[in-house]
Amino acid sequence: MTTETRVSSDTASPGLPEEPTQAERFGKARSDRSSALLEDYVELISDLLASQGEARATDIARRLGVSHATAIKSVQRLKREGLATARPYRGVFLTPSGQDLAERVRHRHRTVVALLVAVGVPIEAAESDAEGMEHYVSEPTLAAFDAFLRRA
Amino acid sequence: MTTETRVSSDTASPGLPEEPTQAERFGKARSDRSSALLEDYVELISDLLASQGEARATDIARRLGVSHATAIKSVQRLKREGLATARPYRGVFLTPSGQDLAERVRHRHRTVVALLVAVGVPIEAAESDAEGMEHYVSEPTLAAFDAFLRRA
DNA sequence: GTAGAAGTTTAGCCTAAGCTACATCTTCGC
DNA sequence: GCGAAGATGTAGCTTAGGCTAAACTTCTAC
Repeated sequence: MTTETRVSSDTASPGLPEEPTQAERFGKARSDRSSALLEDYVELISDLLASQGEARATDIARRLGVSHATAIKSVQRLKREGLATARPYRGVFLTPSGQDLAERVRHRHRTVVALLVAVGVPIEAAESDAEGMEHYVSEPTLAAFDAFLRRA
Repeated sequence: MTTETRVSSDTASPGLPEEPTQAERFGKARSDRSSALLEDYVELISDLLASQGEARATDIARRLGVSHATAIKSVQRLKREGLATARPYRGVFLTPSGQDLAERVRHRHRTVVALLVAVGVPIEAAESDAEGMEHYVSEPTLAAFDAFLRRA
């Protein structure tokens, strides 16, 4: 997605509570939303490579619950973004930056689940909700989660 | 590589961790993702109605940081889903089910922010991340958050 | 009471992410 | 080593959610 910073002229109006900030927050949420899919794919491919030794399109599709055509199309986007490589009829592999992303995503996922459990969320709900929530957890928030878990 | 343990029909295999469940989790995240936008709009419209007495397309667009055309298109989707009503060149209003949704979303938003702050997330990060995260918080998780906050 | 400004809607285009149906390649059985 | 089955890839359609540009309605100032 184009990052298109369309902030341009920002309001200097002093009286209004916090109008521009809200737009920025929504903008961040929107852009996070567009990277969420990529992150899911990268994490899953990394898992498959670790456990199966290879990541095939059909395996990815089955695990994600989508058609294989959709999985393939998404892998193409991953390639475009420089996160993965794939040669026809061979499996999918991660580039260094893809591996890096996978590692960060995996850590974040684990941390989010652990935090949810720590505040009393049942494990199944924690796993399930974390799948969506994790993509919106920023660095400061993640750091706070880690700190809380160390403390708890 | 000949090992290819084709799982085919499921669940009976005891060794495998959890393959079918993962697809369900992703499916849930996908469907949450599609309602996230609607929820944001409904919450914002409710805010505007409360503070301004009316919700105009341009106000919505400005607060969300999108073009007014996009806002109008989304409002049309809201109407299709039975959450809002709008007569041409008049403002947007919520149906009873829209108001109901707005109330639930608002409560969930406040709870998520409060929980984040309670575990040590800085307020700005909490506000910002909650905007994205809240849409993935299920009922059990929300209940756990409430319980934690009452305890803390 | 009308003209222009301001706000609203429509139209048309784009990309992402789903899908099904069809085409192609690999692999395995024989 | 060949043919069928199954995996992989391609094409074309759909919906959602962005955008800009142009058309239309309402409001306001004169």
